[in-house]
Amino acid sequence: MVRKQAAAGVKERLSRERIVDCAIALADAEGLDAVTIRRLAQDQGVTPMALYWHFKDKERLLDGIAERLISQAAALVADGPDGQPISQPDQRAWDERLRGVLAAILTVFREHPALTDLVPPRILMCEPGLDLTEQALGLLREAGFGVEQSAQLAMHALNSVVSLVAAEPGRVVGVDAEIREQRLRTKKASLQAVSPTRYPNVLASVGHLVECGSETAYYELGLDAFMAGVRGLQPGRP
Amino acid sequence: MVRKQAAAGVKERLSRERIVDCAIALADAEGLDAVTIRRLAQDQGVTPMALYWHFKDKERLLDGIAERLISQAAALVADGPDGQPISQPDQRAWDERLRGVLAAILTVFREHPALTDLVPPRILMCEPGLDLTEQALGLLREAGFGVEQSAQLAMHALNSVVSLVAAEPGRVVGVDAEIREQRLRTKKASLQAVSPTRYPNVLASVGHLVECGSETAYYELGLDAFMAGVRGLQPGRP
DNA sequence: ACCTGAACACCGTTCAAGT
DNA sequence: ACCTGAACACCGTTCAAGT
Repeated sequence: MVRKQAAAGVKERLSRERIVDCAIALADAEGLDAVTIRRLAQDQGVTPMALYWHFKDKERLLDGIAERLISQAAALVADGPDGQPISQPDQRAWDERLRGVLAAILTVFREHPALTDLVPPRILMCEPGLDLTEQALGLLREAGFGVEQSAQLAMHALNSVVSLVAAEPGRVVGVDAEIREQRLRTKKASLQAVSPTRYPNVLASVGHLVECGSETAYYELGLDAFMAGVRGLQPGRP
Repeated sequence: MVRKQAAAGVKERLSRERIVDCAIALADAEGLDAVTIRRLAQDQGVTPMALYWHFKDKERLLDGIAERLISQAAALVADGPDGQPISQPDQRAWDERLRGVLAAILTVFREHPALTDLVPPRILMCEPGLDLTEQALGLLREAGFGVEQSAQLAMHALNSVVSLVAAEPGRVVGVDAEIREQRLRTKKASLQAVSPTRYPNVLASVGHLVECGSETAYYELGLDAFMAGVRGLQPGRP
């Protein structure tokens, strides 16, 4: 539950940054559907139309949210996971470096699973998104892919990362723990009621379909699968 | 523009099937946002609450739409692309067969790009979805993957197909041709205005990022990339 | 420059009532 | 069984007005 900031006495001046902060916090807590012009205004102790001075319309606000996530990912790629700017040239092979870029994006997205879908259609609309794209394209070109395949694989990479996060087994956005648990139990039970002769493999997999044993293993497999796919298609290979 | 059926004199009895038909046609023409209880009622010449007799709420209607697409895909897999039921056992290798399943799903989804996002969270909620999942799991197990990896790869396969369709370069849902063209030109122009020293690879790729030269080649690459990834991870391989 | 107030055209949904 | 009517609590957005 996000409280009215006015009631909490935290009222401050509005700004694009504060609105985006608030929207992201709200989406993290209650899902993207809760991110509403009117709700955001309420949380900031302001009239809904106040937001229209800062953003032309809701679409632009969503653009702003996406840009925030993208620039966090770009910063992580530029600085490395330790926050130290990387100065010396990266000596690793193209595939290790590409995997690093995807892993950085993944790290940011995992903190905001309700918002990941906003990103792919907007990646080319802001500078940090262009930076990320430029790096991915450069690495794929270095690997020997043509311009067209590189472009398509770069976009596909972003989509893969997004759908990994959005489809993490057991994911339910915008409901709190108890209800979430209840829903998962229900889903599990209904799957276990399936015909064992017709759906033996589904039945054997119920546990893994409905919850994520090890998140680390899950995301490693996702990245590995994408990278193996790219490597498998690399031109001039056995 | 979808016309009021009442005005067209085509008024018939309501049913779950007719409502789903109507919703799919509407989404195809104007995008998912246009699919509204009130709008559907209007198009059928009926009061909005009439729909609530057939579906408990909007969520169930969306479930119904997803199930329709899923069952079309399952039928295509079962019958083959020619519509003839496949009787003799499939002799192909597991990877060719898996690719065939994905290609069938792809074929159905490409006709309804506005609706693909509905499917992944609902694939386990209906019989045809369980059929598709069972096949994918069986083939992955046959390939030597463990239960957990098979489950995760099967779901990832579905997400890949969906995002291939949703992110097809040049895709803009729910607007007619002229406006679509205009938007693409604008987007292309803004990308071409990017710094050539900072974003050389982006600049070289503008054409491919903003429009899809050959749809066939695009989708082939997408399926190839996924299948290469799975093959690359197959246990007990060089 | 930054925000408010009233108003408009939309949503999904409930509940009682009609046939 | 199948649909209507009125009502409620929400949306995004415009436009004129305040400070």
